[in-house]
Amino acid sequence: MKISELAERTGLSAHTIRYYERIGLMPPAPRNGATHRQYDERALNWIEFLGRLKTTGMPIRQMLRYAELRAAGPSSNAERKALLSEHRDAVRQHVEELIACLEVLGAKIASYDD
Amino acid sequence: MKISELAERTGLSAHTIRYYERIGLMPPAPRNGATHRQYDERALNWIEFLGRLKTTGMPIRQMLRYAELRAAGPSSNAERKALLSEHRDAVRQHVEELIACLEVLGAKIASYDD
DNA sequence: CTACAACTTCGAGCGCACTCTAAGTCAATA
DNA sequence: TATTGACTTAGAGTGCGCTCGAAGTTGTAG
Repeated sequence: MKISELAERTGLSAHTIRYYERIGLMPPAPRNGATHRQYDERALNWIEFLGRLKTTGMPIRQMLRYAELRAAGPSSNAERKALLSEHRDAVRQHVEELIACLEVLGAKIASYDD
Repeated sequence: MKISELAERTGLSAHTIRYYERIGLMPPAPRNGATHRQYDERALNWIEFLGRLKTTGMPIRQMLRYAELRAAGPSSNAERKALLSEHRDAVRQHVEELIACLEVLGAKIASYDD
């Protein structure tokens, strides 16, 4: 598929997809006749996974590290797993924090009923 | 207390506290002899509450709106409550999203054990 | 009274993550 | 073949939330 279709299917803009490639988040896309980028389902899956990382607050720096490991092949599996595990711990902690804030928020909201 | 103590107790920098005042997030602090800012516990509580809003992802714009309503007095209670309720809904939704991402993350992590 | 750390204002600078513009090239359709 | 719309690059611009620096003033300890 072309970049416009990938953009539509991921919800990103074509600009952003090129930006991701530029900074190394996406592998250089193969070209249709040395010019236009051609994408497959793998690219779609990758962007969707990046989206999860982003939603969960991972900074681009760290995604970049993960992308590098991915590009390095299966020998980096252990490190990739470690990276994701650490991130998961951070996300879990953040969720706990949010839930605690929801308590406070709920109390505040209830206090307006006095 | 002076700004340095408030900074220490809130974890913000004095720079940031002045910035908050500048943009209207904090009410103008009373001065000790027309110069140095003097804070009380209420200021501390307010900053801590702002911290909850920030942790839960509220943009400064919206905090500003809330701060304005607060400054307007009790007549704004209904609107304040509505604002916080909406925010709470958004936070709850975000937590759901994070939990869904944790599932995906967990699956990915497990997949490295093959 | 002097020294000096902590305060003051104003405005510039920064890091992040895009987002957009300009100017040009290419591919598919009529 | 001509048009037209989507693609290309490089680089500048944006919005957010601080963060810092410079230059000057003030309050307190010795």
